[in-house]
Amino acid sequence: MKSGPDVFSIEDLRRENVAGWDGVRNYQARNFMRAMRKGDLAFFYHSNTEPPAIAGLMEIIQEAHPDPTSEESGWDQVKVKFVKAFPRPLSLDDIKRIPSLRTMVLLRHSRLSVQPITPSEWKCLIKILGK
DNA sequence: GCCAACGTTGGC
DNA sequence: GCCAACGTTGGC
Repeated sequence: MKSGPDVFSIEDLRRENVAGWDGVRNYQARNFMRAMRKGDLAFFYHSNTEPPAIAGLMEIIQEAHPDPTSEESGWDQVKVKFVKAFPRPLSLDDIKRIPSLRTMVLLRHSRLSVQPITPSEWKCLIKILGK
């Protein structure tokens, strides 16, 4: 799940502990949020920053429900809880260099703000980042 | 700040 | 239903 750190960062989430992942206004991204289940883990990716990187880990604590910041209906948010901030974030540049991560949606559809990760990608990322 | 990629809108 | 125009995202 991506967010520009000037808008909302992993440190903001650490401070708030729990937050609604609001503002998603893209159907594909929304549908991926709807597929999330309570207890799922998600990476927090810092976009629009230097360097863009996977910065933290969070847990889905409430499944998709209407986004209170949306004036039209049909847009959802999930609630996320801080799990950890990685002491050494994994930059986009690093990700591009790791052969088993070449399949990541991140590299193919760079604009999609909520995206799925395959089990093997997940294992690889956790191994590098530490859990 | 630029621009490629890509989603959305609206005229036809 | 097509497609041009336009807006947004996000890497660089």
